[in-house]
Amino acid sequence: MGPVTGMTPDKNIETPGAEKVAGLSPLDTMGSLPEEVGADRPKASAVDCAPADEELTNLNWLHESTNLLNNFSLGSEGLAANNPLYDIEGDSSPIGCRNPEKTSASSKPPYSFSLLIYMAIEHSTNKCLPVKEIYSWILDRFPYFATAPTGWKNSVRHNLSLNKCFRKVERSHGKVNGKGSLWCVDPEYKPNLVQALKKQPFSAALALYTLPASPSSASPLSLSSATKPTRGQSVKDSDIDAATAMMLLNSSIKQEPLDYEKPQPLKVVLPKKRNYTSAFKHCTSLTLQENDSTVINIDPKEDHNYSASGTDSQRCESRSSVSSLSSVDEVYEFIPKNSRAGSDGSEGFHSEDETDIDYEEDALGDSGYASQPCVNSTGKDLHSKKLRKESCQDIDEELKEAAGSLLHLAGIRTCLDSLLKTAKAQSQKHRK
DNA sequence: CGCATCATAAACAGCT
DNA sequence: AAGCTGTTTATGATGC
Repeated sequence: MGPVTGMTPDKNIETPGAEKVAGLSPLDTMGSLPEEVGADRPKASAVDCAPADEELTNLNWLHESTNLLNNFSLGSEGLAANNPLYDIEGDSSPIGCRNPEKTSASSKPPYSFSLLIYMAIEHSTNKCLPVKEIYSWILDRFPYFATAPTGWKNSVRHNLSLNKCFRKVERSHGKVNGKGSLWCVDPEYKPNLVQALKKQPFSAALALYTLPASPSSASPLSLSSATKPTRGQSVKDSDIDAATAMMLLNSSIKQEPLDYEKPQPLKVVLPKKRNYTSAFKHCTSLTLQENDSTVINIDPKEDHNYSASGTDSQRCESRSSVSSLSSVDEVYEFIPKNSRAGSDGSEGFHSEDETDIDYEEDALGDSGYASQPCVNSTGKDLHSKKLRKESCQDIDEELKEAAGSLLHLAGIRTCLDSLLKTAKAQSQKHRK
């Protein structure tokens, strides 16, 4: 994302005044849009950051402070001063998630349009958004665009259109909510975006951080599992991994769906895109977990592309070995299904036909924490019990590491004792 | 210097 | 007709 952070500072200076009509047009011309957006996000109350500080020393905060975190990431109603989300731009982060560049609300966000779009889409209930909502989300999160030249919308559309990471889906019930299609993140390319996101400052992850509505989905169990790529692989991929995991876990959490976000069959518009994003051009074709089992062929010829991450090798790596956190889907692999039940996200792309067998036999599940409790407790021999015990010990260690990473990222001193208590309690629970 | 990535601008067609 | 959406092309900036 090199060019992103340092892009055209001079143009920022040239940014027209706030009175520029064109820059305000998005909000002005979107009719009921702001209200719709508001429905998507709980009204941001003035987030009291102090409690967050205290709570952050305890992992329980991660899944008990629902309201806090909902406000933490979902607020948008011009509460830049109080909403930590806006601290992405500012310097008053309560938990140390400062943007090193200290960009202000009037300066350009250090994220590429691809990431902005990705964040917007991932933040949506259905993981699909019309362009207008993408505009709106970006505007809410980055007030810079409210006064920026209108060209940014063109750039957004340009990105959507040319970036393979994004795919257009038709609205199933006609175009009830206006013209245009819905845009989703192609799960095939999600790892790219995640990779790119991981390269962003920690605040990038926090920008999406919302707390799962269901505590279980954010329990240390799932957290630990989510941060655990595979058996034998260290959790220490990076601290960012943990943060990304949380972000991704979170991104699957649903709020009150908008009309267009309500669960509905989504038709993937194929084919699409041509250039930009030669992601995985060295990789073989991969099958999407789509209802229609659409197969996406990555044309090796499609090189000159936009992409959200680094080199092709990185992309391939992200696809093959960054399985730890490369997508919400993958994180979901570690979450008990009943925890997923409440989530309605990604209908467009994620198979709803996943069987329990698939889930339990999943290679990742084999090493995943969540799958452990699913093992029939008829443990036939001591060996299996021993293995399970070792597994629990591993889990404890993973919990410590994952939580430590998270807290480290947050710039908060870990409270390992508390963590251990929580972790062990969880472990005991699952042992039972 | 070449390449890749990304931003930006613009033209255009189709649709509402 | 106007505005929005989506596609496409072109160009320049930046980083490696």
